[in-house]
Amino acid sequence: MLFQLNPASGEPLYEQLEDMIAKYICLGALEPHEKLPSVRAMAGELGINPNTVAKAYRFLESENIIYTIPGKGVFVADSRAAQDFFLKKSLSEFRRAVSKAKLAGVSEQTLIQTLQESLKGGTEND
Amino acid sequence: MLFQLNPASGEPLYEQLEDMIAKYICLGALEPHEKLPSVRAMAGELGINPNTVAKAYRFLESENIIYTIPGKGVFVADSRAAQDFFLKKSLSEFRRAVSKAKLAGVSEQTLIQTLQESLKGGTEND
DNA sequence: CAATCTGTATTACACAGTATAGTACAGTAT
DNA sequence: ATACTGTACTATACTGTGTAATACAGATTG
Repeated sequence: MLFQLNPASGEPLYEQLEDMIAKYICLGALEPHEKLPSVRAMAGELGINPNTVAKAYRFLESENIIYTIPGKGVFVADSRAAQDFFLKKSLSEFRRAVSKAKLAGVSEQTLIQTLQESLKGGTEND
Repeated sequence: MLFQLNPASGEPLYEQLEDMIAKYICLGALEPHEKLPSVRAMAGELGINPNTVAKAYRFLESENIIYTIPGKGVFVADSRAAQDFFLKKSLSEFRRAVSKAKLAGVSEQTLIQTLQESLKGGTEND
């Protein structure tokens, strides 16, 4: 499994790590009940501080995306939680974007057209 | 003209001020060539530091939304720049949200439905 | 001309969020 | 017993944001 962050992105490292792990679970690259690297091992692999990894793990556990067995480590939970996490997060962000666009005077037609273009175009932004 | 900010929103004050002024221009509450309060007057009205107002003014001028006459003050430019500002900003954010939702596995149908609900529902988030 | 206004610039300080460094602890595996 | 696990805590540092205070050049006004 390959883990990598972008320290220059402006997004906090712990948040990048949270998203990355949840994404890997969604994509099946991390399977349910699979063991994740220990806090220290993951920190070494990413070149960041163990505390930062611990913060991400704590959050993911609070979202039921991973679970902890004391003394053993952290493990991938059912993938549904990770999927729900992105679903909830992305739809919330989507609604916010729609509201802002509405305020800016963008028409429904323009939004739907932009929506379809973005879906076909792929993941590129701007 | 009524200017007011929300210090507890998490959004930087200078950014709130930028958006507010551009919004007022779009809505016609601020008309082209109308004079804006001076840096010090605006700061007094908002209860914030003049430097924060100056930062917002500098940005708005860089976006051609306002213009400066040295020694006289800052004035509202053509409203097209303010409209373009929100259009560009909101559509860019919208595309980003669509891409993220796509990655999260949200269907086009769900997005269009959410889009229409958000448009009818108004400005509320979450 | 003199006083007052304008935006701009600079320096210093304070605060919150983020990240690191180091240490310590209890639970589990071997 | 030793080594590993996540967790917890304190201290330090950096960045972005915001404030405070001061200074300056250009324009207006009396």
